[in-house]
Amino acid sequence: MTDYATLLNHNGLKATFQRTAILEHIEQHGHMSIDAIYEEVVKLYPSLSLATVYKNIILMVENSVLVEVPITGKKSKYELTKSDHIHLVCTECGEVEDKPHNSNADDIFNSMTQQENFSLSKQQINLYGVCVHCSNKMAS
Amino acid sequence: MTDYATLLNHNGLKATFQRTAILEHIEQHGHMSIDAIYEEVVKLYPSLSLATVYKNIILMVENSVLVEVPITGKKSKYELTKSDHIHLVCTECGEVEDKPHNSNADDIFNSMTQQENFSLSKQQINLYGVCVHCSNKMAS
DNA sequence: CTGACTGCAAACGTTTTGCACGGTA
DNA sequence: TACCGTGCAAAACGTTTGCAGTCAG
Repeated sequence: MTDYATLLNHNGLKATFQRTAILEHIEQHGHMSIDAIYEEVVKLYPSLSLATVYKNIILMVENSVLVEVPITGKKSKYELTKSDHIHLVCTECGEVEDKPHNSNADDIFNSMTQQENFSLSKQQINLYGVCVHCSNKMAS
Repeated sequence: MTDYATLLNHNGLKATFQRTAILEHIEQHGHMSIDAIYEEVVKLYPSLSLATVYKNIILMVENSVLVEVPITGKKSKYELTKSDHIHLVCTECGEVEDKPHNSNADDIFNSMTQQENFSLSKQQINLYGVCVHCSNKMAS
């Protein structure tokens, strides 16, 4: 359980309850779209405005508290900033699962980009397919 | 030089000059956003409608002629469907460069997803950083 | 010749903005 | 207390839709 207030302050942002609630929900779900965040958090704080969610997501991405995860054919989701990892994206239910990043793959990409004199700063690896739960449902 | 008319017909689409022109420009540039496609092709065919570009991009993605490349913080770009490869995305100029897909990395991702019983259908690997041209410009 | 495709303009949904008020540090 | 953040409503933007006319197969 992270201390979101400290996290926000350390990144130059005031800790409002709207922001901590947004972060709590994102951490609970792992990855959320802006709509989903609003729909969840507004249950808790009915006065919450959708514009506030937009403003805060943008701000928290700029300040490296959150990371955008763009997804083919869907709206972007957002996750807490954490160490490199891989996304398994289910094309049926839309859920995104994190997998630890493989250091072999890391080496491959590092040497590949060094050859090109491309100064690598961020990797984004999305693997699309059908998750266990959805393939089970489809079988029955 | 591909025969776009045949490509379209094989995928159940009529070969209008709007569509072949869109495909020609995408192949020339490698990766293009919808705006960029419209701006380029309308120079050639001033009667072209932006709605037509939207309709055709959607249709050609559905029919596997094109692939969407979603990019963090920017609008998606589109490329011709081709064999697996990696995208080097320059965070300065926005250009996307293709790199051949590494079979070692492929093996890693295949075994990783098999462990999870995740039936992998598509990989999307984007490496973000600064390309040679932009780092040269920044140095001077 | 016929169904598929285009261009136009209007409609739609999403995201952004400006401003007065309220809350954090 | 000063400034940053919020909520509201309106504006701006990107995308989609319906329809009448046109064209590829």
